[in-house]
Amino acid sequence: MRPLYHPDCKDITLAGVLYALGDPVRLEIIRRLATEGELCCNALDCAIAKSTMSNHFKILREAGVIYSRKEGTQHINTLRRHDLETRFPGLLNTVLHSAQPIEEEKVQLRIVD
Amino acid sequence: MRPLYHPDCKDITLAGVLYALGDPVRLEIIRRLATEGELCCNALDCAIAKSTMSNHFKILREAGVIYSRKEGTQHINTLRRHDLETRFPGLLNTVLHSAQPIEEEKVQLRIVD
DNA sequence: TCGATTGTTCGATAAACTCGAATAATTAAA
DNA sequence: TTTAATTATTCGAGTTTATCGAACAATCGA
Repeated sequence: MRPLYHPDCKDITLAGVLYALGDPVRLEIIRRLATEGELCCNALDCAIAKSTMSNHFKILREAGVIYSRKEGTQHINTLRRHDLETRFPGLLNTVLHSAQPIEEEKVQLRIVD
Repeated sequence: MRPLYHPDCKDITLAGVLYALGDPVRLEIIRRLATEGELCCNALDCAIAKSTMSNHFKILREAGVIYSRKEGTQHINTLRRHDLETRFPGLLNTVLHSAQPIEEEKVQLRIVD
């Protein structure tokens, strides 16, 4: 089993983080992580292939936004709040406090309420 | 001459803005816009094809980050500060105040000092 | 051991990015 | 008023990235 790559704090780039956050599905993931603390990869009930969802978590992880650890069959993901705050003060909270997805975005996400 | 599309304030999405900002070249553009007020499309002295640069400005414009108006042969670009602040309070300033590009990013940008 | 659960990897298709060349629109010069 | 220069977009080709379903791998529980 290959260990999961996580960038060092100093290697986290602003463009990389913004790119990782610049997707409706990944934004929803980090909102859920912010409110619920941890999530495994199948926590979102939306009609997206699990291979695609796996890729979304990989992009967030490799950008330095989340930390993933393996527990049994699951991957537990958490926000790298402290590292992000150190590197880009205020950024994560500003994004999290920005407008919730409007209905149209939810439709694109195909979120099942 | 086709008029340039600019989204209404209400149609600016968080994911769209973050995606637009999630690129080193486009980040540099908005930093320069923030300090210099206005720019035309060839204002960055970096080794990027002008058609690519044109596309970067288009992405920023269609995401609602910048406003472009035509003056003679030039396109003058400005930040949509007020609209962004209305829609996502604090976001633009937080991004602008985040860490400056480190040397490695400058190399990727191929900025000519 | 067998099956269920959780994720990743692989191959194919579709979309987006980058580049250079060609084109369009405007201005300035001859 | 042609002609040339400036600024930027559009086009076509090649490369990269995203998405999907199917197959595979790892772990846990019965």
